[in-house]
Amino acid sequence: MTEVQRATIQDVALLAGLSICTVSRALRGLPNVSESAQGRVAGAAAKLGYVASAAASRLAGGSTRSVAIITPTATTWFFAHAVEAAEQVFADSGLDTMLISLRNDPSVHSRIFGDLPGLAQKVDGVLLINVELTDGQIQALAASSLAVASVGMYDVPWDNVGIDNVLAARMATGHLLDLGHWDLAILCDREKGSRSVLTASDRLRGFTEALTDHDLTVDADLVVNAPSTIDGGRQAMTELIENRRMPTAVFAGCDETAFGAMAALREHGLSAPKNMSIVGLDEHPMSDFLGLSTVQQPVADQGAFGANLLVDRLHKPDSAPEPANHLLPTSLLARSSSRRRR
Amino acid sequence: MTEVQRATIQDVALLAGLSICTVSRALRGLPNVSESAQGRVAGAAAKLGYVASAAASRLAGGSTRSVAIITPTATTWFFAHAVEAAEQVFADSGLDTMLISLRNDPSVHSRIFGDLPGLAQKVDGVLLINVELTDGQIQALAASSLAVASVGMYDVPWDNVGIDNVLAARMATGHLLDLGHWDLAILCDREKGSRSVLTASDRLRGFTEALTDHDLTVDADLVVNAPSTIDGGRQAMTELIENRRMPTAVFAGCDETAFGAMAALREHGLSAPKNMSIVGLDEHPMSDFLGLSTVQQPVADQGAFGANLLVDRLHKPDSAPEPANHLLPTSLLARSSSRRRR
DNA sequence: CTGAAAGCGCTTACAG
DNA sequence: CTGAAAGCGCTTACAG
Repeated sequence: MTEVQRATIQDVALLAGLSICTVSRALRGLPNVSESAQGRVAGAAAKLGYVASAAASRLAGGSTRSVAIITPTATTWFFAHAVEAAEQVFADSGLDTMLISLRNDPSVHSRIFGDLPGLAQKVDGVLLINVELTDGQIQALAASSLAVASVGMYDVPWDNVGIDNVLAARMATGHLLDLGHWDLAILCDREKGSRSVLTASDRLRGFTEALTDHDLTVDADLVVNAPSTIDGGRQAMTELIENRRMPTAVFAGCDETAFGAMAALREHGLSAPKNMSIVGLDEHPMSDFLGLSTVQQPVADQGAFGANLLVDRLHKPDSAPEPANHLLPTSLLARSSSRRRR
Repeated sequence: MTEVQRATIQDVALLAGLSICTVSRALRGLPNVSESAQGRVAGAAAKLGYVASAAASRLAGGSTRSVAIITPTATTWFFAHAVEAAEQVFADSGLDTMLISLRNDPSVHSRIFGDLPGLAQKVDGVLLINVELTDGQIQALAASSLAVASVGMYDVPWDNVGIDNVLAARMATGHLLDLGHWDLAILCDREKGSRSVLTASDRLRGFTEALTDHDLTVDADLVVNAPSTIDGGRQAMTELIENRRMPTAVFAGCDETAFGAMAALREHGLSAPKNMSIVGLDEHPMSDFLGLSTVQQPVADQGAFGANLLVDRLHKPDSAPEPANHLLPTSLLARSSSRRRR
């Protein structure tokens, strides 16, 4: 259990019979290193189990070999899975992952985005997951030394991956319309007004478009704000039942919201699809059991895809192809929570 | 959007009219700094928005101002909530959080615990959540320069917080016994043989003790291994129904396992409590909706408590009181998934 | 292709 | 109580 001294670049240089700067270059794959030097350095480093000191290389202007995942929350189904999938990609790429959960706390948000130089001092890049940003914050991030990629964001000057939320919502709503429903409600989270995250807005838009296609209009009374949690869904459905009016079908913005809605129905002596058809969006592992019709979206895939986008940018910072937006596919899963209107 | 140069300790020293080493001491609250110096430094630092360079202070032998959370997974209910609660405590203490999910991957596990000096180079301390460790790994960790605290671990030479799993399991099992059941099964994860995590073993022990108290014995055929996930519970219940035999009641090691068990019952045309009473352990947000009887355990509280334990150790590394083990309370919540034996 | 030198921004003994 | 000096382990120009 003797505290073994870590090998330094000096040790590697000594063993390889070269100077530390040649070693440094060789290790980082920089040009102007002979084959022989390259080989000797690699051998010496391997033999000593050398790993560069993150602190030293960072201080000297190099990289931190770490990235940050910034997420609105780490607890709900979507975010927990996206975060873990991204962390796996980073770990496999030799990057450490710093976790920053905004927790819906504006003070945390501004602490982070108000001190980008501070963040840049700790990590080489950030993966943003559905983070609401002002135009100023977007520009500041893009102008910073940080590499950036994101999941589920809109119109951002960096690589992004997500799903087509308008389409997904149209699929869910279309499913209800196909079953003969025409009096529809939507339970959906509401963005605080940022342009960078339009998940909920797009789902509302898809809902609206689907209705319009059928020459129907949206009843404002049936558009209920619902945080994307079980409790959010429960409260929204309760609001609908007690203070608005009952539609024959409802599209819940995400499966957890749908679960809460089903719970509220039960609390009022009602159930789906008997008194109301329900369709969600996610394909949460409980949805099958609960018979929830839903639109499946890839979750771990989005997290991993986003992480890879960031890793790629980190590896080739100069050769910058245009930032791209990637959309992953979704699909409808009809189950027992929705049925033909009687 | 000009790239503002961060203030360095030099800037603060200049503004305060002191040397950088006095500034360094003052900033870190070290002794031998006059009141006046203390004040001038604080003022200058505040005025410049000075934050010490993590890399530089780390390299010079100081702290990293960051900690790691090591968890078996970041996706299941318990771990996701414990991780987020801990991250919040760390963030509020000015510490950065590195997330390391072991993902049930032995190679990740050995990569981490096989290179403690590497870890210690990046963080000041680690919070372990139900991490299976060998005696050698426990000793190596304790002997390392890392501060350590944990959640849900056993017989470890550092501060820990958890629940009394034997008691919790006795409560769950006792509830079924009180309802007149005497033919009981248990669906529970099985530890890989480590002494550091006995969550499942203790739950099995509590189950066994409760039966023994009633002069009953455990039927080995009714002890089914079940990973703590929905799918794990589904498979375990399917195994029970198809290849073992049907008891009148079952204790599921955690709520997600219970959900899966309920799903498997349904797939076989059965349901709880009609064909079988079920009780879980957790109090997952879906449990109420599904009518699952369960034993509630605090989750965010355990994560936050563990994080505070680590923060305390970090703040006073010398004055080392004996490592303590804290147990948080649990309570029974009887719902409709369990009923009196007919 | 390779190396000597300076410097990144701190902390740690060591003097005073 | 305070400061000058050395050094942590790298990377970055700059010479050769």
